[in-house]
Amino acid sequence: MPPRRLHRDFFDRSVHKVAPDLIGATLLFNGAGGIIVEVEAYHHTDPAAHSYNGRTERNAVMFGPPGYLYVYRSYGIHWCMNFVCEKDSSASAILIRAIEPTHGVRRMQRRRGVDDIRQLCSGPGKVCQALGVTHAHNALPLDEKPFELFAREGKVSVVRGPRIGITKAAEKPWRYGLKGSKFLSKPFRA
DNA sequence: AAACAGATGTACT
DNA sequence: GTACATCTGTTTA
Repeated sequence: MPPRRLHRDFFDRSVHKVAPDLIGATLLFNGAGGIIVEVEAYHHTDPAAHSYNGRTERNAVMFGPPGYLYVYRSYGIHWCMNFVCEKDSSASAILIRAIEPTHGVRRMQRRRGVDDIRQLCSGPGKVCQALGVTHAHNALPLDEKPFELFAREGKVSVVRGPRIGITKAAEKPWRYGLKGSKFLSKPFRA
């Protein structure tokens, strides 16, 4: 049975439903990528979300339709990628935090300047560097080239816990991960 | 193993 | 000017 492609209607749901469903899915960008093992949900009612204080030039994509890419610069150095969810300008998105590399590994190693597979995509900035995603790709649709997105096959155990690296609403358990994965940015506690 | 400092762009208190 | 959804190399604060 061939893998099922994810279309933009997949994202037309609450971030808290889409986020766990993304764990185990396969994400490729120009043929490089792998299995999504860690994400974080950012709902527009969440003080930690970029959209919390309304629309700006940077976050405009979040206010558009679901199924599009939102890329922003983090700490002046890294790029981070999000999948926009929920229609009607709900301005909610999911941050892609870690991937288990399966495709285009040598290209990703070259872009990262690192050989260790475990360190290729174990963090949101690393994911973008490895896949070659930058601000130039902001607002691209997720169900067209250069993206390929496939639903997970079979069952997986999804764990959740507090988000990482944020100062606002840090206690909300909106980080989702693949249980036991060796490719997380950090292990999940208890 | 854990804490830190440095790099650096963009948004906005 | 300050904060920030980060990563890396260096130090033990």
